[in-house]
Amino acid sequence: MNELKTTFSSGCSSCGLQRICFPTGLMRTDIMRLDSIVERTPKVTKGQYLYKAGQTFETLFAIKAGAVKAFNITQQGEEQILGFYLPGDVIGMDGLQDLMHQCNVVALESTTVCLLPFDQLERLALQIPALNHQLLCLMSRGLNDGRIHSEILSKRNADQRVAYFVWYLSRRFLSRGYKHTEFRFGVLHREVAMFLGLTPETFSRILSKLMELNIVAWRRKDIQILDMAALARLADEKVLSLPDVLDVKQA
Amino acid sequence: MNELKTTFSSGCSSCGLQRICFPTGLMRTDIMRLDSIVERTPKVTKGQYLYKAGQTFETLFAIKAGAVKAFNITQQGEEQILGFYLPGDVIGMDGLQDLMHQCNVVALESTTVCLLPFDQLERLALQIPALNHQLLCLMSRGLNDGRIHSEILSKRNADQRVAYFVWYLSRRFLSRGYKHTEFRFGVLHREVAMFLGLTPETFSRILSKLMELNIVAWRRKDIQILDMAALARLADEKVLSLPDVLDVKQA
DNA sequence: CGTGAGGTTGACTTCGGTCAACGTTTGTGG
DNA sequence: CCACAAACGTTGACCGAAGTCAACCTCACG
Repeated sequence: MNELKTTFSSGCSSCGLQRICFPTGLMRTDIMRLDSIVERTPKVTKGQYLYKAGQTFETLFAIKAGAVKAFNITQQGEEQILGFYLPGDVIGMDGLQDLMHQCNVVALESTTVCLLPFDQLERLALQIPALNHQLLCLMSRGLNDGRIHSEILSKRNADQRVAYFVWYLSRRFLSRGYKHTEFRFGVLHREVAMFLGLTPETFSRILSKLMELNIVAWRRKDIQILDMAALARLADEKVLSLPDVLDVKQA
Repeated sequence: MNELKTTFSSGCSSCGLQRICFPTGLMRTDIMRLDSIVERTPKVTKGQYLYKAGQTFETLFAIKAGAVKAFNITQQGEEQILGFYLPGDVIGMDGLQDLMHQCNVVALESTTVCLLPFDQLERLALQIPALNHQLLCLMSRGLNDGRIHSEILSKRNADQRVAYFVWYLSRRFLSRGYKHTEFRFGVLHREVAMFLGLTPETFSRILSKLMELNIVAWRRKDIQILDMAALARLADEKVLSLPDVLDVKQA
């Protein structure tokens, strides 16, 4: 499909590097040095790939604006969604192990990213201990995200998965300083369903229940959380907590 | 429960550090320096913890001999198995993100590990680029393992999961130079089932089928692979490929 | 030899998948 | 700017894979 054309224009300190710069607070001079190796791409349009499985690993990608999804195609041609990434996230580390990317990443909407050429980043990190530490932390976070995803898939029922996803999404928007009770998330229901190990039909049914119960309103790309407490309760609790809406009406 | 008593005795270059030393081949002097920060524990007995969720993150653990499992307890008190680790594996990176371990790791049998105090390792890695690179690769591998686990959980049916697990286990033994068609794996069926997102009953039923079909013999802790080709086929293929044994008899 | 944890097997239930029909939105070209 | 097509989403009826519950077996170990 449409590959990412890398028409570079450099410089982008406030770019998408929150995750790398802020947590431990690099020195201003360090940030400038980091800045100097960063390559900004003009814009990635919806449907463009940041990378594909099998491609040589060369750079990490820091997302500045927009959203992307990471996915794999299974041997049977099914799409397995691995995650959605928002501004501030850094991706691409999957490729380091074999110097070859292990999954595909595609823009869900118009997206801006910064390229972090890995060999340069690695060399710089050796000179800036805090930067190196941040890199390691970033990967540790990735490990833990995977752990949580596995937990969702192996221990929660469909209701809880959907509730958890909405709740988690809200948290992510919150942590980035966006409104967290009402936001836009430009991803197909099908994709969220796949991410959660569900079918689109099941996902749709559960969204309907959540809307009927006035907990969440998710129409097309617009998501509203009407009852955060109920949502959090659903996301965490074991037994299928969502009554069939039919039952609610009967009661 | 029984915590790991760290009665240190240092020195252990050939210890459990294959994953750190060998892939890129550190210099002999570098290995000696790495060696100097490694702390070997005398022995961890079955049931002892390497670490628990919530504990302060201080060291990585390289497994020299034996086997451990990583797991979490969900809010509902269920055990979620995250993985099994064998000699050569290095674990503990989950704790880096918050300087606090995110899961529990317990010995499945008598196990020998090396402690790699992380602050020292990190400092050393800054001086030995190849070591730093290995650390990053190690984490990349962890990310990819998580990805595969998610794929198992979200895309494969019970038959495929079990087949995949046996096949994968065999590969791991092979890659460590052990016999890979006949080996011992001291883990409860219950634990493997949980790892695969199944119940012990389902796991048992599928093992019975695999034994009836003369593909795998897994009694107690002893595993034999009788038909590797069939196993690999099962592990990879989409549709439920295992006929009910009853059907086989009827045919 | 008895006990208890682990494993197996069967009968039954159920959650979520499948299939199919029908809405609804989006986007494109006449 | 409208019309139409195609992709996306929703809903219902049905089905089946795996979970649950319960009984029983067996093996390791004191």
